[in-house]
Amino acid sequence: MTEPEPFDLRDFTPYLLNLAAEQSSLTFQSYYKDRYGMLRTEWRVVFHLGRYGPMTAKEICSRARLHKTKVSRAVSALEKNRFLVKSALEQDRRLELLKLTKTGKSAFADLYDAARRFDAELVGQFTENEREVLHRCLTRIAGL
Amino acid sequence: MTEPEPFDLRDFTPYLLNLAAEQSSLTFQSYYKDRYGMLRTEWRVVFHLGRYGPMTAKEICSRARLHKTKVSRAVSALEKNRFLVKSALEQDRRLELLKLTKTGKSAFADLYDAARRFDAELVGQFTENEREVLHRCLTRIAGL
DNA sequence: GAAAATTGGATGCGTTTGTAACTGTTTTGA
DNA sequence: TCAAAACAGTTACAAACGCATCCAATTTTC
Repeated sequence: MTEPEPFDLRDFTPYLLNLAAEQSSLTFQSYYKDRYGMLRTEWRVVFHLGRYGPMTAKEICSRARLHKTKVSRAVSALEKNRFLVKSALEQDRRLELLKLTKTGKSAFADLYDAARRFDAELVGQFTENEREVLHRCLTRIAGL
Repeated sequence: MTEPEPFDLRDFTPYLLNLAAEQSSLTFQSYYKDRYGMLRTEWRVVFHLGRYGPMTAKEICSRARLHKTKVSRAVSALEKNRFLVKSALEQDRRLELLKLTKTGKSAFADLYDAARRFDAELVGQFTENEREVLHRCLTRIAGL
């Protein structure tokens, strides 16, 4: 027989994940939104370029699991706001190499540090073991 | 001194939470979208009405932590598609009591069961202890 | 008991998003 | 070698969202 336990929305993992994701993202959002006027996708693009160096939009798409139109628009906005520059690649003129400008690098450094501190505080309320389990479960569910 | 450990986007909990949330939601989405043409907010409204009985839009807002415009639109769509009916309350004519129709109840029963099975499978890959830790951490982060 | 404030809910508007179609470039293969 | 397929990236369009505003009903307050 199927278990007759009550099943609440709060026991539904996708729902819980959504709430937790929204809550934590919302709190961190103020960093990149208020200080740099960035949207979430823009912040992610900046993170990738800052953390892993110049790359093409395509690479960001696959690394960050973002749709190409989202990346395209984020790149346009970041370019307009002088956080990055595009440069054509000689060997394949379909590709554009994206690089952070000085402004972009400085924003990244600031946000990177803020992200690290924010994360430390967020998971600081848990024990070492809990952190480990949480990270492992999330990674698995995310399919990474 | 601050720890010099490399900090990847995959170590950033809000990011991981987002990926995990998106991934799990995406998989479950086909249930309510393909079978009943519902959007996520609509499914959540149906869940609340089916699980906790008739209530007003306001109540759904606070229980489900949804913005009132989102709920208002979801309710309109569900009403149009005959999943629920509104009925005025005599004591306060601003309020409308929302009730699932027969169709709505049947959809709920189906989806509720699917959700339960989906969740069991999702967390089934983890140990009892991991499940417990995951649930506790997510609940805490979500602020429930 | 009437004006003002509050409340539940709907709606208009601008922004963000996903889907699909499009441009221009490179690769493929007959 | 050249037409077709594949590919990087952009854009047009429609759906969905958040915010502010609006409307009608109800409380509050003086």
